[in-house]
Amino acid sequence: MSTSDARVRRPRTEGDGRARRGPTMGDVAERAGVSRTTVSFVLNDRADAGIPDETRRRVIDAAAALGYRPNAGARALAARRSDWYGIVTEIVTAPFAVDVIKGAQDRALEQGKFLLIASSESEVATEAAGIEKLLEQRIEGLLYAATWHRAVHVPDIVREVPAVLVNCFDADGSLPAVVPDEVGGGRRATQRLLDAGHTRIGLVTLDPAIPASVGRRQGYEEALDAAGIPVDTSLVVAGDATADGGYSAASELLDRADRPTAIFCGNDRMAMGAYDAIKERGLTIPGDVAVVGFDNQELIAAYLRPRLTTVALPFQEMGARGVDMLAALTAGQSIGTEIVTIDCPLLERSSV
Amino acid sequence: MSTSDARVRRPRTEGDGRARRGPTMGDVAERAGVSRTTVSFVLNDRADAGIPDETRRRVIDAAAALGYRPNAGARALAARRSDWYGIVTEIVTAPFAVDVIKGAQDRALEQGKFLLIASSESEVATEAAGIEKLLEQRIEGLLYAATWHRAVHVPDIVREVPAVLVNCFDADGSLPAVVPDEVGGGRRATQRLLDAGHTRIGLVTLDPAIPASVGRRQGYEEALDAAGIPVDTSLVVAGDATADGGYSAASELLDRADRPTAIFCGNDRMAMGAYDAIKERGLTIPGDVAVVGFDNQELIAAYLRPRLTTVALPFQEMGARGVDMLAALTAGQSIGTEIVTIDCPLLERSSV
DNA sequence: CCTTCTTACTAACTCGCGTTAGGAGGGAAC
DNA sequence: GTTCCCTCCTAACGCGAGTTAGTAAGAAGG
Repeated sequence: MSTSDARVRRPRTEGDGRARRGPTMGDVAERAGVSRTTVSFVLNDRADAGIPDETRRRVIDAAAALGYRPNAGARALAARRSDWYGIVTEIVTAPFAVDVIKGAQDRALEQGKFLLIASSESEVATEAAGIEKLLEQRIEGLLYAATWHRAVHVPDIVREVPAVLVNCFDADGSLPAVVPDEVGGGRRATQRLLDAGHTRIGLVTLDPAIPASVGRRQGYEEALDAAGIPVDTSLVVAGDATADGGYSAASELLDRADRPTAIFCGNDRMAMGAYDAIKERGLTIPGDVAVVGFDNQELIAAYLRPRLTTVALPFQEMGARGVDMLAALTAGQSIGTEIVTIDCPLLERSSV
Repeated sequence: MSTSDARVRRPRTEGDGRARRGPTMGDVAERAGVSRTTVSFVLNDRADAGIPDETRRRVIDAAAALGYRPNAGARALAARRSDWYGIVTEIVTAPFAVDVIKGAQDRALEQGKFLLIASSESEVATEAAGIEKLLEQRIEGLLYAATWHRAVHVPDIVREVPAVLVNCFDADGSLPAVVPDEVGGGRRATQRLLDAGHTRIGLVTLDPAIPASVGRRQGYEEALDAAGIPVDTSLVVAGDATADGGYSAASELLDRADRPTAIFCGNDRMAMGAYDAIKERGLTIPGDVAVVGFDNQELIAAYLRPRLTTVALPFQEMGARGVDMLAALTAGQSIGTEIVTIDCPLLERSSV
């Protein structure tokens, strides 16, 4: 059997074989009576190719009639440009990681990019495998998002592609990052309590070793300073970031002779515990004690009674900004290792 | 300028041009001193090609030395098989959608598939655009997941590819689906209360029009029937699925002369409200009134005090099972329009 | 009528890889 | 010394697109 005999061209007619494949540009070209190149020019809107409207219309009609859908893989191969960004994050263990994804995906779509998501559930192996998979897809850039604001050591593989860290920053300081403005958030929360007339404001802190704790506390102190109120460190107690921790810490504050009239909790979970401590003592919120949380965990903040005034972490904005930085990076702009901070807005509800 | 002059082969040496691209199979072949075909055979583990271990090793070493990474797009193009599944879901508006993704992604990875995620935030346009994008990636199958168990009308485009519905079912009944076993869950929750000795068990239902409400109530009645306890419809009150709704409904039950000693709440949010109603009356949980929820919303169930005993929706299992069905579908097996139900386990904590 | 532009298109190559048909080389059987 | 078979490997296509260089046809200018 000669070579030419062997090369049987499978006809693209209806009633083809089993595995039906979608129409290709060739099919569109044939139907429109033009070459494949022309189809490519029309569908990619290449203005410099001088395709008259009449031809353009024929091509577009043919594509529509056939239900033509471009093959992203083939396009990426030929164009040497995938239009994909990737994001690695712990999606399940962190309910708000989805907000980062949402923000990033929306912004990516605006730019004609598609966001591939790899979930790494804190398992280093899964994470590495996920990133590897993303690189096999030839993503143009990578977003590496953490579930809580901290310094991270990213795996080396991350450095093989333009990357931006979200809600975390590189321990080596060699990668650009987007993080929440914890200080501003802490200041804003405290200011809200000051505005409501409180002067004895308790603070329940998180683990003092983490950036969130440091920043929020700094904001608290800055706000007090600005108001001319001396910081009373006995009003600052440490919790363990859970509802129970908040309960204990709040109890400690409430059982003082000169108990504070307001409590700024390091996060919403602790605020939840603080609520219990306050109610248990027959005190009312915000009448006797006002409460402000941090994180805006919807399920807690919106459903506590009364609804909790809290500071929101700007996850969506961070995701979107991350994509912007990625776009700048891949466009060849050097954005260095800048760390961008995003504002944390105060959400007023009924606990102040 | 002649054609042959124009075709300048860009050398693949180091110090190449700007846009560095990763090594290809050709590079690996060259380094290993074999043909590209051989490399392909080795890397794809084609046992029928009779490649001796020595050659195999040379290829693998060369690939490792060069840091070769296959190009997924090119591979999909040549193999006419993408190894990708897609999933569309409302990721942000539903905190538990991520569990479906997690379950599906893990199972997919086990099968050597990668899961592409498109988030459709209840916006029909976004959803359609997302699915369109997935189809452009030539996914082999699609998971369509809803945030709450219900009948859905899927967009026509879904039918262009093997698809399985997750946590919802086709209103036309023409697509396979995986849904939670609401009846079993309701039965299990009620049984737990019966086992604890309760006989007057209140039920706070959800909107009676939705499958979750119907199923859970049916389970409640089945369990009572099986225990020989007549169903007292005055113990069944409707809530509005929020904490406030649970508060009102529970209050109604608690203010009866013959108040129930246990309350089965249609979901955890309502249980949260019920807690408030119970505590407000100076009653204790579970001493005076036992409570069981449904949904296992971690933030609520695990942080309420006392911690809430509830029934979990098997999101991860549904996701995994959906992938299995997709695998069967794409393997050409006809699985019809079967609707598979997955057990909802009872999670015992401290409210019973 | 012949050149020179435009305008409107296309042939042919490329991207990185899977795959099929076949070929070179060596040993065993006749 | 053929012939035959195995073992090991490769040439050459094709997947579905983007892109470059070039050409045919008509219009404009001389």
